[in-house]
Parts: sequence; C-alpha cells; structure tokens
Amino acid sequence: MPVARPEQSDARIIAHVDMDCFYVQVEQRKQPELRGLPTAVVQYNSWKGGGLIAVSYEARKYGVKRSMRGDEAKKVCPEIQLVQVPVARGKADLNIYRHAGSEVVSILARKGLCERASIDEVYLDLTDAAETMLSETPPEILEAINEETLKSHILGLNEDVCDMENNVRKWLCRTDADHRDKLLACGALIVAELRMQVLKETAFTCSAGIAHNKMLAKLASAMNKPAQQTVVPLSSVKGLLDSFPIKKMKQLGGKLGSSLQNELGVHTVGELLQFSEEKLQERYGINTGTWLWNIARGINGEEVEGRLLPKSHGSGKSFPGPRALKTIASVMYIFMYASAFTLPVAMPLLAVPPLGLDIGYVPDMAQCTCIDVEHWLNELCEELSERLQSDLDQNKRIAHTLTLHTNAYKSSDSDSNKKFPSKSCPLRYGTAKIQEDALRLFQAGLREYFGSDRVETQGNRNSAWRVTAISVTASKIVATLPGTCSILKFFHGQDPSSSSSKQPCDEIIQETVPLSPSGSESFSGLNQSESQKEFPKEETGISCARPSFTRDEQKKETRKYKGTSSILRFFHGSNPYCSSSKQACNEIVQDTELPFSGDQSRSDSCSELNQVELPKESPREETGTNIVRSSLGQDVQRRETWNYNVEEIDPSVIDELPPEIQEEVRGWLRPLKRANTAKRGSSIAHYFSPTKNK
DNA sequence: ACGGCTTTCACA
DNA sequence: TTGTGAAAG
Repeated sequence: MPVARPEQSDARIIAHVDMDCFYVQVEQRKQPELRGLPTAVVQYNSWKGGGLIAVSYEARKYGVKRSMRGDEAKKVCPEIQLVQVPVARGKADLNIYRHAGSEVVSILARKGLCERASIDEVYLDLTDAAETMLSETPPEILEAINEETLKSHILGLNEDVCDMENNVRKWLCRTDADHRDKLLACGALIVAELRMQVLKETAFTCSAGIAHNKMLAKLASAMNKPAQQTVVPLSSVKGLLDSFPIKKMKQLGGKLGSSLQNELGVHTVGELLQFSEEKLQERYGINTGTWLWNIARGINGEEVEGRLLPKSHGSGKSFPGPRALKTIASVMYIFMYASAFTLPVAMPLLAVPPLGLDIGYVPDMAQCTCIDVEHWLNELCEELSERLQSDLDQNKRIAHTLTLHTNAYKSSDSDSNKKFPSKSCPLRYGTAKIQEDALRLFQAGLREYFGSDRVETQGNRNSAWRVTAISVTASKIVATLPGTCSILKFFHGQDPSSSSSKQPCDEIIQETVPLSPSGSESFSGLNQSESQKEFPKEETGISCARPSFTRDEQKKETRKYKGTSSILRFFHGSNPYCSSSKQACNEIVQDTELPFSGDQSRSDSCSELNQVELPKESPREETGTNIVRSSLGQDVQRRETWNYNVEEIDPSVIDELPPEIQEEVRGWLRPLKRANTAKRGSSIAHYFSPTKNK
C-alpha cells in the first residue's frame, strides 16, 4: 500500500526519465538494420512464438501490444521483427539490458540527485541545478535555446497554435513568471540537455516529465512518447488531474484502484476530491488514506533517493502447466530405480521407503528433491552468484540475505496451487555455497508443507508436488569501502583507483568492514580488479553485519548522525571502531557505481554528497551493538556504534578540514536545514477546493 | 496450461 | 525479523 510522505518543499524540480521501449532500443543498437522497422523483443520463442516484453512504436501502430504472443503479433503485423532475449543456463538473461540501463543512469546522474527507479526509468531532483541556473544564467538571457527544449510540451499552453516553438520559447523566458515556473523552465532546459547527452553517448532516446513532484513527473513523462518531454506547471495540475483516469495513476493500477472505482465510484482523480481525508483513512488506513487525499490535490512528498544501484538481485524461472517440476514421487522413483531396479514399479510411488532398501542417506523425505528442482536451483544460483560477484567487483557491495521463493501445487487438490513458504538465510558467497543454501531453503519449505500434508492425507502419500516457479534473491546489499569518494581521494591523491598510497585505505577498510573474524583478510589496494582477489570465488565466507537501521521516517527529528568511519576519525582523533550506517552506504553507491563513468562524473558524484539522506535512527538504536557473524555461524558481539550529533559539530572546525572532507561534512548539514522548513499541504492545494483545512 | 522475470515496498 | 502480497515495467 502506498504511504504518505510529508512534503519537503513544493518548489522542487523533479524529472522522471523513461526510456522508450527500452529493450527494443537495446536490440536495435546491436542490429542497426532493425532501426525504424516494427520490432518487438520476445522471450522463449518455442511456445506460440514467445511472449513479447517490449514493442517498438512502429509496431504499436499495428496494434501490437506487450503481453501478446509472438504468433499474435505476426498476425496483426506480419512484417514485425521479433528479436529474442538472450538465453543463458536455459533461462532468459537480462544482463545486456541491465548494463544498458546503467549506461543511461551514469549520464543522467551528472546533474542533481538521481534515483534508479527501474531498469529503464530514473527520477532526478534538479532543484539545486535549476536554482543555480536561474540565478546565474536564466533562460531569458540565453541568446539561443536548444531545439530539444523548444520541442517541450508545456501543459496548459495551447498546442494548436502555429508557431509552437516560439510559444514555448516565450513561456520559458517570461520574466514575469512565478518563481516556480521559472524553475520548471530551467528544469526543462537541463533535462533536454541530459536527454541529448544520453542520445549522443548511448544512441537511446527517452522521454521525460518535469514537474514539482515525483507523481506529476511520472505522469508527464508518459504523456508524450517517444523522445519528447512534458512540463507540468503548477497552474495546469488541477486541470490535468480532474479528468485523469484513476487507474492510470502509479500505485492505483491494481486492486486499490479497482476498489476506488467499485466502492467509491471514483473513476478520475478529480472525483477523489470529494472525499475527506478521514473518510479515505477509515477505508484505506491512515497512511494510504492520506496518500490518496494528497494525490487528489497533486501533492506528493516522496523524495528522490540518491540511489543508482539496485537493492537486490534475483534470478528466477517459471515452469508453467505441464512443465511444472516434479518432486517426491518421481524422486523416489529415480532413486529406487537406480539402487534397486528389480523392485515392482508401484514401489517408487510410496513415500516411505520399504525396509531393507539402502536409502540410509535419505533420512528425511524432505531431502528427496526432484533432480529437476535441484538442477534449476543450481542454474538460478549460478546466475545469481555471477551477478553478486560482479556487484562485488564493480561496486564493492556485499549482499547479506538469500531468499528462495517457490510456487508449487499439489496435484491431489488443485486448490493448494501456488502456496509455498518463502525462506531466507544469511548469504554466503561462492556459487557452491549459494546452491547448497538454496537447496536447504527449498527443503525447509518442503518440510514445512509436509507437516500438514501428513495430517491431511495420511493414507495417500503419493500426491506429487509440482513446482511451477522458483526464484533466488540476494538482498540486504551494503556497500563496503566507505568513502571511496572524497575521503579516499584525500588519502590517495587524485586518483581514487590508484594504489599508490594504499596504507591509510587499508586501515579505513579494516576498521569499517571486518571481512573475516580473524581480520586477516583485507584489501591490498583499491584497484578494482585487484581487490577481488581477496574474495576467492568459491571460498569467501564473507559475513559481516551492520547495525540495524530503522526506516521510520518520523524519527527524523532525532538529528543524530551515525558517524561514518574515516570522517569520524577527523573529529575523534583516534577511533578504535565505528560502523557505517545505511546512509553512508547509499552515498557510496553513488560514488562507486558505473565503471564507465569517467573522472568528470566521478567528481560530480563526489560533489553531490549532500545527497546523503537525513539520519533516521531512533534513539533506541544509538548505542546499538554491531553483530559480527563469523563464517561458522556464531554470532560475535562486538563494538559499540558511534554516533555523532551533527549539530554539535563546530562549523569553524569544518574549515580546517581538507576541502574534500569539508564538502562531505557540509553535505550532512545542508539537508538538515531544508528539512526544517518542510511543510505539509503545499500551495499546490490552493488550486483545489479543499474539503478541509489542514 | 502461462505473460516471464524483476524489483520495490508496506504490512503483519 | 521474516514472510507475504501488491504493484510496476
């Protein structure tokens, strides 16, 4: 369920950038002869021509839609070019698209705060960039405005006039405009620039929406596709939302939206306005109720998170219908066939092994898993492991949790469809370990189900389980290498990846991320390819946990900042231990991602350390204990977490720090100021007739 | 006997 | 904390 966030400011400049039929573009870049042709990307060509997952705009004209089968698409558009998704290990392999997505992100992240929302979408907070532009080079002093900006759609501006571009130019350059409109104009210029840069460097086109919040930006980016951008001035918001179909709003495309339609008779966002906040809250809960009330008024406080990398990696596959994987019965069959093939055929169907059979190493039925399940589990784990390794190599991030999802049904009762508990455990690196753990998780789930099965169907043991989908996911990913950016640069000289003076870095890393209980392992240098040697592909039992953090937004007032390693040392002199927080990790992510980004963007990221979120720790956690888990699984309690009250930092001290560090510390302080002026119920609300005053 | 495969988020 | 379900692309 969506949740309301207090609005920080209603004068933010937010952009949503959406790649046009992204997978198609990726394939067309690979095969330029496909450019301009009706094209679709399809996976699993074997059954009915495979399923379409992306459709070019040329093909859409023929009525080709995502979710059609290849055969259907051919029917409505015989000349359509169907390109298959690459296959690896017997399953779709989306890596090339992920990589292409990263290319785009690395460009879009150059201006302002950037959040990777999906493989082909990002949000940008361009408030600072727009403010800067407005004060230094406002649109009206520009002698020329680039073509792409002039092609912008400005909602509320009559698009039927003949010289549209001149009209847009006038709108952009109005000197009597509202401050926020001027900022939007700057936003439009910046986004147009970014989009051109994306096209130039990646050959991909994208569309964008520029507005005062995420919801409106997202809405706008979809209004004019492909390769166009749309601006949402404040004055157009009410008119836009009034007739906007409720189901097309993000978050309302599913059951919640249907409920709004069917139970409240609300079909457009405008129709939501008649319901009081209380009414919405009582029906949909406090959070969702307020969220809905806000949405109706064009208010959306969600902030752009500075995050360029995914929070989890998953690898999964489904086995629909007849391809569902067999378990139990067939396992016994196979096993017995191998060990005692003279037995009657009926025997294998028995779940309980007959006496005298040499199946001693199968003490528990749950350990009998179909070789199919085991096979696919292994394939999925292999892919996952590979991606985890890349993430470690390229971004120095470590995942801490492994989760297995299984869908299965029992052929005996068709109602048991799709029920299987998901299971998770600490993640150990190395393909073999992941495979082993995943199998354990599968067995744990199976066993849990067997318990009830035994009760339900005592006599009837031969009901086979059919697995219809399996996926393995790695989550709780945290960045190691706190401070690759400014701090590292400070210690290292100019090049953060140089290994010239690695001594201080070793210290930082060891102090922050104990790689092994013994502490004997360490990075020997920061050279990215070098450091991976410290993680032997199969053997690393990397395990280290960080202090827990709360996601509770309400705790912002605590104003405490858990110190991040090296910086703390500047304040503390000597620092035995300290642990980094979630916030620290996020900013590191911004820095270390994107191998292709050159020095320019790297230093840009560094200067954007003010992207650090506000600290959200609750007081309770201030003296939390950090648990370090050894590879043997014992939990070792260690070290206190260090906290720092940002307000206690004497500003004059900052000036004495090295410039790079100064920048970072100021970054901590800057957002705090803004947060204080946060107000809910923005003036966007003025454009509506509120049913109540807040 | 299907839309596959991901990813994120909120709630219990 | 773990697990579930919704939603999106």
